[in-house]
Amino acid sequence: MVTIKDVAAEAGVAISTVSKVLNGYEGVSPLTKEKVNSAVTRLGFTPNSVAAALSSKRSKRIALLVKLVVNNASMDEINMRYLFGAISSAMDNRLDAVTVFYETVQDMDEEALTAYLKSQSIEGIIVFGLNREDEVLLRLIDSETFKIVVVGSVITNRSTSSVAIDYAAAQYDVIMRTFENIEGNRILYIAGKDSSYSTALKLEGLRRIEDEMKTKAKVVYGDFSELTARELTFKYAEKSDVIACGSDLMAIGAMRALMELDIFKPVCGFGGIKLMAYAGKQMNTVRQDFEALSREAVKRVRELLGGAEGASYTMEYDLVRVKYRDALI
Amino acid sequence: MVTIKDVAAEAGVAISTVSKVLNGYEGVSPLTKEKVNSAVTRLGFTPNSVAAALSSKRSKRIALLVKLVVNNASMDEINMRYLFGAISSAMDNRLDAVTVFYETVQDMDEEALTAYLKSQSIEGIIVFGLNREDEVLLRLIDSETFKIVVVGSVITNRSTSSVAIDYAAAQYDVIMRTFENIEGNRILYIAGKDSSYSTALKLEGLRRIEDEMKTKAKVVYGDFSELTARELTFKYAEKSDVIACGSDLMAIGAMRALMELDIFKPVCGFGGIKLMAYAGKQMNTVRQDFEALSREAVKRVRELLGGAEGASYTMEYDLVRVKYRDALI
DNA sequence: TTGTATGCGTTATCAG
DNA sequence: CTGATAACGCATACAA
Repeated sequence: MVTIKDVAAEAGVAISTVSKVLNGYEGVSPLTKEKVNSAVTRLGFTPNSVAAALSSKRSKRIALLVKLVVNNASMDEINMRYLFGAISSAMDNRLDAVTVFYETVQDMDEEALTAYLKSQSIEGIIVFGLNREDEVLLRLIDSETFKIVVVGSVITNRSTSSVAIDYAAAQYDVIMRTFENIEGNRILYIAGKDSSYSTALKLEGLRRIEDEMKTKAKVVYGDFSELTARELTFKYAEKSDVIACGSDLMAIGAMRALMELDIFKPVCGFGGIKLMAYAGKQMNTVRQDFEALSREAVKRVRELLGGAEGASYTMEYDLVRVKYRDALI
Repeated sequence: MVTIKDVAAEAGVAISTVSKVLNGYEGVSPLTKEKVNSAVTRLGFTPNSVAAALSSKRSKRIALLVKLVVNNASMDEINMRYLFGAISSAMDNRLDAVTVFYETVQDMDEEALTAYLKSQSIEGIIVFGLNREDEVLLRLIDSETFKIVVVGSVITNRSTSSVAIDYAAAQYDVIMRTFENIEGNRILYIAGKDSSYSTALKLEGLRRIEDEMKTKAKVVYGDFSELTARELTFKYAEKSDVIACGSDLMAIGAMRALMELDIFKPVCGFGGIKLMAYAGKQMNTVRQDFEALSREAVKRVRELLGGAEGASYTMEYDLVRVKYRDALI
């Protein structure tokens, strides 16, 4: 292995000088800088990040906390996008990202989890899909032990930022869009779970519609499940003009139920996953750029690591109409 | 931060003794072992893996190389399973796993890729979904620079193992099963890609069927694409009694085409993903336990890291019949 | 069985 | 602007 020592010898300078050049510090003459750089390429030197981490006491290591959520294909798609965005962004930012599944740490208490993360030299965490039931994580956030960015929920403190779209506005927009060219004002709203932070925000958007349209929506909870949404649609579809769902997967369930009932009512989802196109009909939804959300999260965790205070960041979304053929590739 | 030094002081022993106890070495009296352990818990000591890696020159770090493959929902499901299996297994084996996407390293040449991996202190790699077109990776394998386990392809050398099911046998089995209670012996076989290592093996299984059934299958390539499989089915379905596909996604495409044509022919897929159940009809497929494959890969890479020679390992598979309702959860 | 001493490759402080 | 040199926390050969 070629080390910084070899580079120093080759360039005819001191080790500390090489280190300075490598890390882009001030106070190195262009000449020596050049000497060092050429030595680096000549020897094919690649810095040892382990030694750097030990010496600087900064690992630049972040954990990406995702939930597997078995039996939910839409989460697979979303998680892969999240991971891809975060990992490639981390690479660009010279951060070291490790993926951690909730499922593998869910049985730990806060102390054990902290110890585990510390033993891994983890300094920052990006949490995807946090909800109210994740008590240990919430306590971890409260403790401010790590720099944390929460994606998809709005929760901040001195060392915690959040990155999300404006759920209330998005929910409002997509339902409004779905009412275009539709008679009536009766809404069946199939919410996700009460434990999801976004659910309350989406309901806020619904409230605004209720106010504007002088109507009272029928709100039921579908647990983010296609099957439950399907059953709820069988039960309540008749008395509604539009069916709005808190997730795309539930929208698929609702759509399928309508097809089986052989009646047509406009349905809208929330998410913007590709999988939705499998439903077989057109429907409106809110498309989020999960990759961009994730990249933003990396950017923000880097800022936190750099000493910044936690803050809340809002990302853009699109309203889209997904068609069947979109899924065929 | 509490270090091994603090533990040594607390326990009243030397640093090296603590290290020995921590790493489970021989030659430590039960008494001192006990003293150390109690000091560890008393101080809440967690070893610093970075320092350990630097000192021992063994990072115990492996890379999980996955392909994002945009626009293919089935790969998302498979990759998430792979990652979950590998990451949780790595945790159990005290290995440090980092996820790397092909897409972020595909523009590197072998030298750059090696440098990148080395700078990350990566010693072993698990490659998911390797194919013939991944020239740089193939050269990396040839170089025997890293301990590598290839999942889903059979390719080995001194420092490379592979973990996969018996594709030929599985393909044979599932097609045979699909012929049960069916008249005729004409097969439309929609293969994946020629560049996929598993494709040749699956075709081997097909050959055996051709021999046994005294028939000659129509073999076409569907590029693992639902749409292409759909079009091929429109084109060739009429002259076949059974449609066998090299992947579940293509089987979905074939099934959809048949539904549109309003004719029934048995279809079989290959993979065993949940998503398949969205097709709307029943079909046979080969179910692989992706998580188990992945855990096995971690086990094997650990052996390689321990000095073992590369070898090929075969995993079990099931034949299953997937129903529509399976997707509704 | 236990302790001492050295080094892993880098960063960072402080003289020069 | 450049160069010694002391950490960083741990593993390990070697001495006791």
